[in-house]
Amino acid sequence: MPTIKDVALKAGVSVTTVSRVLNNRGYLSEDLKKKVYSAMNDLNYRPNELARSLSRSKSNIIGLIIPHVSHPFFGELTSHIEEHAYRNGYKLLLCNSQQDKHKELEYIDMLRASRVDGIIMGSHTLEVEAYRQMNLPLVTFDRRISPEIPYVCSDNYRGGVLATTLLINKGCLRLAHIGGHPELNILSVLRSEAFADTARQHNLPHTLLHTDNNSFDVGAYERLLAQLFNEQPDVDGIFAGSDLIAAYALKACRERGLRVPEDVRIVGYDGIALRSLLALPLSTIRQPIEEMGKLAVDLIIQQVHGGAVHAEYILPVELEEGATT
Amino acid sequence: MPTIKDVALKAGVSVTTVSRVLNNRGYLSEDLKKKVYSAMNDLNYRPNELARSLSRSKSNIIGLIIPHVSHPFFGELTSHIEEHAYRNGYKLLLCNSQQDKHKELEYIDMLRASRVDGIIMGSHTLEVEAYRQMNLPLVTFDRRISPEIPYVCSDNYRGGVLATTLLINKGCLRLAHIGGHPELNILSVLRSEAFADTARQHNLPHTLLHTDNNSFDVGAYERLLAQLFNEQPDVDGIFAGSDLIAAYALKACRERGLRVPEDVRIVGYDGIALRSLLALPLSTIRQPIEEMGKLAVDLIIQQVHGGAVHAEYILPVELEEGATT
DNA sequence: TTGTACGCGTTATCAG
DNA sequence: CTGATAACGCGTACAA
Repeated sequence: MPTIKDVALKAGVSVTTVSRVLNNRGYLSEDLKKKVYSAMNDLNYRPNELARSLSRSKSNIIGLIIPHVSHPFFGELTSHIEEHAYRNGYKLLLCNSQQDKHKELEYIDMLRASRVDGIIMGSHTLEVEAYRQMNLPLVTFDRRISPEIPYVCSDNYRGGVLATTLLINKGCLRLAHIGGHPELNILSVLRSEAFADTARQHNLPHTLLHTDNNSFDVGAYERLLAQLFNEQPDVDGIFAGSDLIAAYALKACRERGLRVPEDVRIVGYDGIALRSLLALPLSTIRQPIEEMGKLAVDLIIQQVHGGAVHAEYILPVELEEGATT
Repeated sequence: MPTIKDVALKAGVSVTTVSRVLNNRGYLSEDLKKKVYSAMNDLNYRPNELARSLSRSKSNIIGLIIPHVSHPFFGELTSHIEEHAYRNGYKLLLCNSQQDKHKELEYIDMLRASRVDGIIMGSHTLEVEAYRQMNLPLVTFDRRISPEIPYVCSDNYRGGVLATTLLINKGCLRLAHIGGHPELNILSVLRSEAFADTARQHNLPHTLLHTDNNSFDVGAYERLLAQLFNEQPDVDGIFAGSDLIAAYALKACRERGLRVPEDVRIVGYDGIALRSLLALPLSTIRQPIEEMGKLAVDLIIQQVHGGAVHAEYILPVELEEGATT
């Protein structure tokens, strides 16, 4: 691979001049530019980003840690993050923590060693301290860590209220909620709280179920649903903590011969594209996934540039009624 | 951030020694190791991977270019690739080409500039020459470029035969296939060919439809299905080129009041996890997605180490019957 | 306006 | 067995 030296030699100038042309620094005669550019072209030269990064101590890489890219919500989120990062000249280093403490820790280490300019955390298995200690631009999704670390989330509580209210307005009397693990002060727990609050306000009996370890284990979803229909066979309104869970709920109903929405109404959360492909278009609380992804990237970039950022960014949700309610 | 110099100073040795400890080169007294390690620990030192990469001219980064991570098949594939790369000490730079020629080209440039050790290409919008020219370990999915560039694919033709035969054995008489764009000598076109061949062998009328530009535009899928049911209202067997297309086909049938599998039978291709969440568990031709991802990574690594690789790696498919046939 | 020389953090090649 | 020192490729004060 040709280096800046080769280009300088071929163009008959010094490396400094080539570097200047490359970075558009100072005044350069058109003539000179042409000469240098043509030399670069002839050699098919590309500046070595590793050397650049080392020299500027800035890698233009953003690290992204999420539980699973194969999870539709994170897949869509990742897609938008990548797109927006790319538009801003950043590359994306992808890490799937699989909700594994050890892996997440190793990934953080790896990203720091790679001198990424910032990390977007969509996975949170570690204690607050672990995140506070690393001295790096950070953004989290749905997790409050410290006032210095901004988080992006949808209006979880309002989403929970909207979903639950919808079920109630439709006449559901025996409600249930299935959500993720309510530990590690993940803000998505607000969805569950809103559910419980709203049900209570209407004096309606309600059941709360959640996975053990927030592992996105689909088997766990099926077990929870089995448990639900076993303990509460007369449930008539389910608010699922994610569209994926809702999809399993819908499937579970159909397998048990329960009609949706006549016997059981279901509403999900996320607004993933695949919601329209289920047996019935899913009613859901739509998060602005694209906007959230863009915002996360912007917040990293702002911090990189030394700009100040707020502590929280709560984006609005939208109730989108499909055919399951 | 502390450097190797700081560690050397703190441990009272030279940078060379620290580097040796870091890389386990030569003989080192236990005493010395302890001293150096504790210094590293005290300073929370992490070697700068950028500097390492520059020095060794090896970045331990693999670039992955795919159309969309949000597409479930690529999401799963990416997940396995990342996992396997990680296990082998490689990082993954994610690029979504969105099937855009310009973007794909820019990404290739960016990856070369970043001195990635190799590129896994799941997107193919460019001409053969573009790929041949870059002097880098490469692996493609489903695309034959040149004898030097290995490709990984499932047994597309056999998959197509299995799917079509299944439909025929079930008694379907008017077959249709919806696939991706049959250009750019993508090997997945073999699925379509196998469909046509098999139908012809059985003297069955059959229709072939495909998207215009291989853009994974879901709107295009819906339009194609509308066209299909418009032109061939009596179709009773659909072989979809992907599970996603099959999902749309299933949806289209239901919207038109056609019963599956009684009126129309559907079989997909890929074997994505989400196939079980549809109105009916989808019958499909399962690709060994995990194995394909692992193999792609291995092939990059082998090339990095200067090892020889074969030109083609065709992995077996498996018919998995759900409830749509 | 252009070029020389040093620094970015590591690894590797030499001597000692 | 350990320690200077020169690369790795580029950016940039500083000097010319």
